[in-house]
Amino acid sequence: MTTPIIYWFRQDLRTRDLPGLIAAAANGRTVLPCYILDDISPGDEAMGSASRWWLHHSLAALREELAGLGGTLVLRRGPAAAVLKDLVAETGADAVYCSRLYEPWANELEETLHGTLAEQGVNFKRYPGSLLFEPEKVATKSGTPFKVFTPFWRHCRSGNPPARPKGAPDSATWYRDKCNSEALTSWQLLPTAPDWAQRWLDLWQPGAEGAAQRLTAFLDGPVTNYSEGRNHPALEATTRLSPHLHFGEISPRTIWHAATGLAARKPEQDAQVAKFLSELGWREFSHHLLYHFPSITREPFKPQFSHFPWLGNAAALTDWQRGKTGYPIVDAGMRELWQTGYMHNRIRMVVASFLTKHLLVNWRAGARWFQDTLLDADLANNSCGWQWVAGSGADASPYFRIFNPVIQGEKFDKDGLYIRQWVPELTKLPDRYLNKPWEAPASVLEQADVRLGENYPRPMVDHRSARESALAAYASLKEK
DNA sequence: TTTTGAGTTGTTCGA
DNA sequence: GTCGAACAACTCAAA
Repeated sequence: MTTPIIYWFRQDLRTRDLPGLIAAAANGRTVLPCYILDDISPGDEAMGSASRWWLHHSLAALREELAGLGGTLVLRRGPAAAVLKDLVAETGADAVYCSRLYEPWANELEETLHGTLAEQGVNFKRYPGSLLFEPEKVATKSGTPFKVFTPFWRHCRSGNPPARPKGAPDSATWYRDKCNSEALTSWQLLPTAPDWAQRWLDLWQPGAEGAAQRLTAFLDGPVTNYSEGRNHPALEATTRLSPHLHFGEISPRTIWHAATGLAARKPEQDAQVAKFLSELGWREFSHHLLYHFPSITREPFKPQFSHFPWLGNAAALTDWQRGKTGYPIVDAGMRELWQTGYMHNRIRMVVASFLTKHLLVNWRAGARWFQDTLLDADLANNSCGWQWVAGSGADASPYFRIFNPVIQGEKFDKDGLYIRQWVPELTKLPDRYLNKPWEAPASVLEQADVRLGENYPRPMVDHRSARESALAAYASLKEK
């Protein structure tokens, strides 16, 4: 048997269109596929519980996918550098290939590995594959990173398109010698007591197959009305590809080419497809920003925001997390998140605006909560999304743009389907009062079995005065 | 170097 | 009920 190459799976749990895996399998080389559960190296950026649930099922799917090609996925646990060192020693591998990550901790780890593996005489190679464009290759005419989305995306779209996606390696030779693998179940990635994810497999199919089905289903239908449909949380009008993308079960260029291909066949859908692609563009933008400005996960992108007078109110944060703010659209979103590991994009903006502007809680507290509870928790998207809403980010929302949670609910959940699904105690309240139960006459509340302050909270802040406080807080930045 | 045009997702107010 | 303007400058990117 020839000297093996280790293919180290990370956030790229697929076998198709994976440049590093294709390179490893080329020239008849023997490939040893492995995944390392590393809770040490990421530091504070360790995976949340929802993400671990997804990881379990995604690894199971990847294992099947590899088995179909004839390969056996090796599972190991520990700090990646040490585990790889051992694996190299055990198997005599002379190279480790992987897909590049863009998180600061991952970048540092890759630098370290490059050195330590070289000392063992092992060639460490990183390949692109998780983004459409490499951050080093996208720059303004003066050579600096873009800080505004529109010119960034215009630039990306006007250059060479990303390469066409490739398939799985067609003639890989897989490592066959004995190589111990830990049992996936021994990692205890799934919740047990209680099993809060009991019904999540009805909602999600982690793995490349599930990802491909989501994409197909979207391009077969909802894309035709994407620009409008995407605003309505009760509709199945978005792709829900975000967790699949985060774990790399589908490559962004697969999505790009499927979407542009559709627009080429059906020119009347060009505008909708462009809108959809621009969302992929925001993912791209966030990852590029994180690469160029690694402090974006902790520090406000706009430095003047480091003086922002956040309140740091722990009780308010808890009420928000539990979906007990008294604003139905906010509570619906927070409960959807808690119960399904997901929240509709528009509602993410509404709840984030509420936390940072109505409650004046630092966006980092919200970002931490999302990171722990979202299936699609992604450091780049999450950090940039929160900073955008808070107003401190690149190309951020202007400070006076404060979402009115009542209007947002009335506009985008007209029939109250979303609120009634997630806030069942308000089910019987008529549409007219569904977004503002505190304005309902006593008789209406009684008839709907709503007892404010008992079975549904009164609004924890008054919108008008909260708005004024937020504007005053932002105004105070200018004085400093 | 200077200038110019432009910038995800909203709300409120007054006519 | 509907509509347009104001909100407040500021920074970015390209010419």
